[in-house]
Amino acid sequence: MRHLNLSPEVKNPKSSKGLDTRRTILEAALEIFIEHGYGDFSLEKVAANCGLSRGNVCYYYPTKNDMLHALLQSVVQGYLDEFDEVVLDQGLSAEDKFLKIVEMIMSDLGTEETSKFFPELWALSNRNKMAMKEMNLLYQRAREHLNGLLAEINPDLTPKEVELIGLFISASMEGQTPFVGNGKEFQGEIVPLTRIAAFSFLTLAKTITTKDIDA
Amino acid sequence: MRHLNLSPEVKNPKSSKGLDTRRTILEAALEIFIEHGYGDFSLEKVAANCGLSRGNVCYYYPTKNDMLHALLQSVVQGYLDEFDEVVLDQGLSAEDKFLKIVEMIMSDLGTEETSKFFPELWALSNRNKMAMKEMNLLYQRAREHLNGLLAEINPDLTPKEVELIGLFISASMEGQTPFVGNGKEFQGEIVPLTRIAAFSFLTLAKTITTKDIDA
Amino acid sequence: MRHLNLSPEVKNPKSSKGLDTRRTILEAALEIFIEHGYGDFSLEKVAANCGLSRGNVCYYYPTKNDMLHALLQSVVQGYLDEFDEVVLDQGLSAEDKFLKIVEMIMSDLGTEETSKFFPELWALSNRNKMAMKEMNLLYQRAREHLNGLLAEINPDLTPKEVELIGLFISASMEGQTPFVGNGKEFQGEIVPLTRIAAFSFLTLAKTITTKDIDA
Amino acid sequence: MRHLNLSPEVKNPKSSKGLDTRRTILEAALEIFIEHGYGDFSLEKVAANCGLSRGNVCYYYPTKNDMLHALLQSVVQGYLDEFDEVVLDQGLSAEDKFLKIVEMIMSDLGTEETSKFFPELWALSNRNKMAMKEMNLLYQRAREHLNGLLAEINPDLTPKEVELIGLFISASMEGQTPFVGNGKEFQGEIVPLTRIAAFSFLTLAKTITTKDIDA
DNA sequence: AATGAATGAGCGTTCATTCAT
DNA sequence: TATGAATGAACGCTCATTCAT
Repeated sequence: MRHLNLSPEVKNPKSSKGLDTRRTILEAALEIFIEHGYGDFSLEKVAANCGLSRGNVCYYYPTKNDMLHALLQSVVQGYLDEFDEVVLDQGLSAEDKFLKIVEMIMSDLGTEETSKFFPELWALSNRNKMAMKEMNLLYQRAREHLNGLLAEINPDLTPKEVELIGLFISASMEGQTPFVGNGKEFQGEIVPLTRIAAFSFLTLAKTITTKDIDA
Repeated sequence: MRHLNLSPEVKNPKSSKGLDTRRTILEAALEIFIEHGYGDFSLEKVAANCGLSRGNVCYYYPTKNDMLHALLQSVVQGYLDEFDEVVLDQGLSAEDKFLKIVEMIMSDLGTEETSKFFPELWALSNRNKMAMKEMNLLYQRAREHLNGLLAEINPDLTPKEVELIGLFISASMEGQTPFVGNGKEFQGEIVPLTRIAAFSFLTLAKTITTKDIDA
Repeated sequence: MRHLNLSPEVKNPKSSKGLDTRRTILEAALEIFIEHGYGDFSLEKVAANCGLSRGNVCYYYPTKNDMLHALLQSVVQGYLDEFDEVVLDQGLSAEDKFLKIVEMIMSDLGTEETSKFFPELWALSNRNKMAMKEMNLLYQRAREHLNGLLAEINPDLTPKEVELIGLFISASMEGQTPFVGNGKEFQGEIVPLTRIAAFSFLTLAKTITTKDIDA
Repeated sequence: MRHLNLSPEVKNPKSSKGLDTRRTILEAALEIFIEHGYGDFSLEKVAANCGLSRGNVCYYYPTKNDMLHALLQSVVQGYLDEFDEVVLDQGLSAEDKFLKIVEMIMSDLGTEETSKFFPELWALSNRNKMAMKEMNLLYQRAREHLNGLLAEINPDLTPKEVELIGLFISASMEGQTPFVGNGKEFQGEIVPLTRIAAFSFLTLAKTITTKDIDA
């Protein structure tokens, strides 16, 4: 997980002091969200974690959902920044770029932060429309990159097929999260698992045909 | 998701009245857990949902974690029962059994219950050791079945390789949960996605070799 | 503190089984009373402490106050038994009997049981008439013995004076409880303190005159 | 019992409004503590007794023990203030000062407030370390004053002997509490009892020698 | 921009008591 | 005689939110 990017939240910063405080609050909020989960995420804990008064926290984020919104937005934006960098990397073949993304995602989901943040996000998205919107925004953009590369790797695939295969691949990687990495049963197996994933996804992309998908 | 199986919780039922009440409570608890998530899961809501007094609910489950434990145990046991049935199904080849399990899991995770229950479980397992234990129990047993079939499908794989591939496949399927099924972005795409998964997993199982996994 | 004597509670024991159960309950109750104080004294803890069901405990002692009553009665009766033994001890002078009682009381109040039981009783007697009655019964009987000896030691004292001096002496000894003995600031000073008390009380008894008391 | 002194609790009052509220809460708390005892002392009763919301009470005293601590501290401080005044009274002989303290303490323990507060404190000190610390602080300071006067009255006593005699005298006075004063068996006998106490303590102080204490 | 004060609701838990069996 | 089941109230505590300053 990268650093927070507050840009989607604050479009017209009125003062740099306020913006600093917003960043302070969101960083504290992310820590609490990751450490305690959303179920035990409270404005009080956030305020205590950044040394501000509860009143002041509520001044910037009048409701709990407002704060959650800003938090999710800035985390998502941090990832979007990261995606763009990879794709901009010239001189790599589509296949190499694809493998680089797979490696990037697989190694990220083994970190403690990510392995705690995303399951919370998935659970949250089932109860909270705003959370679902932010989550979809993130994964849509992630799949856009994957899909572009998949179409290059296997030009025979229709756009719809590319979309489904991209979804399958993206979701498959996310699905490793609860099982590998920090504190999990398969802590330490990320490297071979990444190789299996890379082999599996590339084979899939290169060999699947329309008749394998349609009944 | 199948019905609850309370057997792991109640080994020596003292009276049928009490056992009925336990079942009533757990069914109400599962509803609340699915509808509100663990974050808004409260003994009061459970009691209200089954028309019992909060005192009586606490008589059966003295702490919230006791109730959660019983709930997770009975859900997990329900799945374990289902697994056993599939494997007992004689007259199918290893490949057919494998495909049947993939279809079973993929179609289950599209239901509303499952698509809400499991993300909560994954999130919970990061904060609650008991939840992690129950979760691991469920997935270990699920992978045992998959692994046995993988070893039959590709006898060249070592046990360790089988284990990693089984994990990858199982986790890949789980990973579809936040994206397909009830209310999700790809609601309605379970069928083609299941075919992609089946193709991908079988191809992987049949074609991967040791050199693809080890660096 | 001596063992419990249930005789004042149970005058017509219907069956020896029931009487055993009563004793079991009261012994458990005394332990809880001493360990947790009356504030955290609950029928549930008592039941758990003697392995009986809450229902059965309530069968014998329908209300919490009933159980408290039985408990206080049997503790008080245990002390009364002890007092009688000392006084029956023939062949001692009044002064020696007096000193023996002082020593007995002073050494008792250093025990953990006593140093925890009596402050609870004093506090309780301020809110609970039954507790006050039992407490008064105990101390009245204790003073009766002291007063008889005081009248022998100083025959010039009027009965009223004897009563007041006996009260003063008895209360003075009780007053050491919160300060000496198990876990207290002056743990370990009971012996010299007993000698000071003995000297002080005997000197008082022998030298005080009417004009020292009346204005 | 004197008025509460909040000074040990609030060193840097942030606002006079908050300080007023703290005093209001503690006064209500003392009333409840005295009227109901610590066993039935609840934040809800305190809040109701001073017309504040439970939430606000918890804002000032986040835990029950925090409130108890503040309450005991301010009561103890009230007594310490009183002690200092007596000792500052010039122009009195040591013996007269001693008698004045005895009279002060004996008349105080006959009041309803005191006769209910202290037994609760003694009982509490057996379960609660903070309560024991506050209690010891109070009595240590009380004995310091007594001990200074005792050493003047009988210069032959060693410091250790003075300490033990001071303890004995102080504890003896406290011990009268459950028996005299408001609502007790010897309500109304405080005056003669005070004279007996004064006579007894002075005689003790003047006549006791080392051989009476050491075996 | 920031703080402290205040509220009211909800939570997990404990408990005394009652009752059917 | 004994048990398990059930209730309803209370408790300590946390929290999201509002508001005056």
